[in-house]
Amino acid sequence: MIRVLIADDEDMIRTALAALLRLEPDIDVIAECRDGAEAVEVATRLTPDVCLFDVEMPGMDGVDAAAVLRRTVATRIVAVTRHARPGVLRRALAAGVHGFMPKSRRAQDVAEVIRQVAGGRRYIDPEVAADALADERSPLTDRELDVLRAGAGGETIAQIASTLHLSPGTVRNHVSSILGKLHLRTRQQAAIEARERGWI
Amino acid sequence: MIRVLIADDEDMIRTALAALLRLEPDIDVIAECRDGAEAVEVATRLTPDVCLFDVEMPGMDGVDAAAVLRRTVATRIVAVTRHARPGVLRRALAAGVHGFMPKSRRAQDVAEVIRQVAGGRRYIDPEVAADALADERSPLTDRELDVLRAGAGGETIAQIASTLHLSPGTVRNHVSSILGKLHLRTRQQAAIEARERGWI
DNA sequence: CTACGGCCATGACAGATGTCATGGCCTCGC
DNA sequence: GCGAGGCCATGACATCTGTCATGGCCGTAG
Repeated sequence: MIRVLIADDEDMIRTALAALLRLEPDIDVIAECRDGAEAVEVATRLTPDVCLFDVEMPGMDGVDAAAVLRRTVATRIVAVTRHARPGVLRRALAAGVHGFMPKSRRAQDVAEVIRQVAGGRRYIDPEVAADALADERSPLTDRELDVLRAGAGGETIAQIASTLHLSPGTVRNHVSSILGKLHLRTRQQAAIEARERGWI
Repeated sequence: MIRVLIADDEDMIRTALAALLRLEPDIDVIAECRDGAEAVEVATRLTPDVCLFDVEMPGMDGVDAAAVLRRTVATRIVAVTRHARPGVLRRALAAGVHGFMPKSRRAQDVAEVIRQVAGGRRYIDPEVAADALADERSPLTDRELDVLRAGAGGETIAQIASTLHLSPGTVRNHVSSILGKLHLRTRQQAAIEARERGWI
């Protein structure tokens, strides 16, 4: 019997998956969690065979939770996400997940992936893997991504400078460099672009 | 037997809900669709008793599809959404939906809502209804919302002016008025705010 | 060592953006 | 009719933003 913990902040999808998995004869859903922190706490206590983590969760997200669990609990982790961008996959793999599948897959496939991962194998959705291999890395430097992140909410240059402890001029230089590399006109477009590509 | 059509662009949630509903003895899932246009086409052909529409779908969304079907096919419509903002509920009700529930509800509740709606009753999630009644309307005029929409992608004032066939000065005036009403500093923050409140 | 590139900063400049005052046009409610 | 308010526009102004040139500091690859 494969003992599974499910973490997803959206009740409808989490309860639906849990109900479906409970129909499988060899799978037992032993816990449902709403965010990464709760998942880490419960997984530490119950040591499930497989953790099924949604990547997008408030507070500590699924990848963060995977990174923590990886070093403390002998459990295998499947990351599921709505935004299956190459950047997300790379981040998940760096955190040590054993399975990765987008929510564009059918619910019926989840049980099979869980079995694979529980059996010691890895599973990466082939579509996403191909995208990740074809896709070039972000042309932006780490610091430029910091600037983009700090300004993603429509913040002012002055606010970005203050949160990053930089001079406004430096921030403007980073922004200018970003826009040049991305062939865009405004910070906001750059932030949208970066978000869509999974860079931030 | 209640004949149901499900439309949701995310395969995992759609197939999961379909599988669960098929377990119900009195519900028959007769079709699954990926977007609003497909849903309208199929519903017109099959005339299901109840349509379960996700609001967020590419192209024609669930509310648009409901508005079209409402006038052409004798079917009842349940709207489901991740973003259960008052604005979304109002828009859905204006389109003539019979049921409205957020995805923060459990999957098990969906069957019950479908039964209610199939039985001629209406169903509005009480939490969302309470929010909608408590929430005041947008303080922005229609034209100001147009400006916000046109600039939501980080567009330039000049681009907004061009898409709305206005002078740049007029656009700036609208923006200034918006920022004043919302106590914000930049267009982008206003766009984010408006999106979160379901105004655009 | 040297060259290169990332990172930080400054200063000057052009152009974009937001504020304000003002005025015309139109519709709606009184 | 008259006032209020939405809508459009202009012009002037202050500020913000993005560009560019320049230079210093640091770590790494050659």
